Amino acid sequence: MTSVTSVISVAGRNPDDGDRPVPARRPGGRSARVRARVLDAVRVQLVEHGYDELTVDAVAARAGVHRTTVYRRWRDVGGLLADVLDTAGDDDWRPEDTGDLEGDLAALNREVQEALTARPSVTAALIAASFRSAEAADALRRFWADRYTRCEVVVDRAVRRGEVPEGTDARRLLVAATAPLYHHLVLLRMPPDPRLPGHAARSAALAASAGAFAEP
Amino acid sequence: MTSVTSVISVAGRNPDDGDRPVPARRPGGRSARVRARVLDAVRVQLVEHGYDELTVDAVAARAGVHRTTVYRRWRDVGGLLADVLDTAGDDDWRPEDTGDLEGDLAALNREVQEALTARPSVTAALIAASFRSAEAADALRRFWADRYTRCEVVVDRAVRRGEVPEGTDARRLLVAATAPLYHHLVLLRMPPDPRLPGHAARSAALAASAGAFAEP
DNA sequence: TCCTTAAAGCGACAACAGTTGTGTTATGAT
DNA sequence: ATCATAACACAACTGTTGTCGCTTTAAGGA
Repeated sequence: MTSVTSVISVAGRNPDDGDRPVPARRPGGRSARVRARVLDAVRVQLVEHGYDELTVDAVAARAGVHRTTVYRRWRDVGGLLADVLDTAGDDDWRPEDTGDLEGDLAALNREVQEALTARPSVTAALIAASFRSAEAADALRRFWADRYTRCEVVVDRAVRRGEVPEGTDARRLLVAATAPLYHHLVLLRMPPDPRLPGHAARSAALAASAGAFAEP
Repeated sequence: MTSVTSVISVAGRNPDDGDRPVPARRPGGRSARVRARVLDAVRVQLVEHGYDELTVDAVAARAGVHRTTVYRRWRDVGGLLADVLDTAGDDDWRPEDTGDLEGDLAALNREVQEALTARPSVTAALIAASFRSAEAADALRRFWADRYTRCEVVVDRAVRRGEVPEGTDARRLLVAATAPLYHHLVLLRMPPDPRLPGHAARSAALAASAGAFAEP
C-alpha cells in the first residue's frame, strides 16, 4: 500500500522532514509515466532474460530512460525489484478456506510452491537480490510479514473449530508449515516435490493439534 | 574429501579424461603452497571484513598472489568459499546423543543457530554466494547432503527406542526440524530467538511420533 | 643434471557499475 | 500566462570485475 511513498522517499527528501514548506512532490504526468515504463521494463527483462541479466543498464535501455534516472530513483536492482513487489501487492489476496487446518495449510503451500517454481519467479529473484541489496531485503521482509499476518485467520478458524488448542502461536505454526518448502526449493535447490506441500502441511497440523505451538 | 580433486578439475582438464598419458598433475610444492595461502587469505579476509568485502582482488592481494591465478583456479568468490568449506569438512562430526529424539533435534538446532549467527559465518557467506555462483551452490548442496546423511542416525535411534514408527522418512523429519531455523535467520533475517531451536525440535518430534513422516 | 610443461606472474584490455556536474523539460502552483 | 523547481537527460569520469596473450618459474620425470 505504501509502495509509491516508499519509492519516492528514496528519490527525494524524506516526505515528513520539514513541517513547513513541503517540498512539493510531483506524482503527476511524467514521473508516473517513467515509473510505469521502468517497472514494466523490469518485469519484461526478468521474464525474457532472467535475474542475472537484470541490470540497471538493461532496464534503463529497455524503458527508454537514462541510466542516471534509474540510479537516482531506485539506487540498484534490489530497489527496482522491491518496487515491483510492492506494486504487485495483491491487496485482495486471502488464504483459501478448505474447511480444515491441514487443507488450508496445504493450499497455502501449493501457492508457495507455485510462486517459487514459476519461471521466472519474481519472488525467487527478490530472494536472490535480498542478499545484495538492503532495499530488496526490506521489501521481502515486508512482503512476508504481510502474508503471514493475512494467514493468521487460518489458525483462528482452526482454534474456533477446536482443531488446535487456544493460545496457539499462529506465526510459529505458519512458519513451521511453510519453512520446509522454502528450505527445499530455495536453499537446497532441489526439484519441486509435488507431495511436499501436503506433507509439510500435515506434519505442521499434527504438531499443532498436539499443542506444539501453544504457550502455557 | 574430494576437495582437492574438485578444485583441480576446475583448473585444468578433467582428471579422468584420457586413459593414457595422464597429463601429470602437480600437487607438489608451489601449487599446494599457493592454494594454502589463498584459502588462508579467504578465511582471514572473511573474519576481518565480512562477506561483502570478500573480493577476488582482496584475497589475491592478501595472499600475495596474482589476480589471474585466483581467477583461473577458483573462477570467483563462490569457488573460493566452496573450496574453503570442502577443506573445512569436519570429517569426524557426529550429531549429539542426548537420549531422546527431541533432545537430539534441539541440540542439532542449537548448532545450526550457532553456525548461522556466528559473526562472521562461513555458512551464511556461502549461502549468500550460492545465489551468484554455481560452484558455491554445489558446495552448499554437498555440505547439506552430507550433514543430513550423518544425522539420520538420530532418527534410527528414535525408531529403535520406539519414539517414532518404523518407516519414518529421516530426511523429511530432519528438514522439518531444521527448516524453521533457516527460514527465520536466513530468509526472514530476524534476530535469533533462543527458544526457537527447542520449539522447532519439539514440534518436529511431536509430528514424527504421530507418524507424520511415515509412509504407508 | 637436464628437459618438458603445468602453473604462476605480468600487463593490457574490455565491459560494467556507479557517481557527479550541468543542462533541459515540463509539472504544478500562482 | 508566468515562474520556480522537481525530475529527467546527457556526458564525462572513476573504480571494479573479469579476460586474454604472453612470459617466467619451478615441479617432477628422465
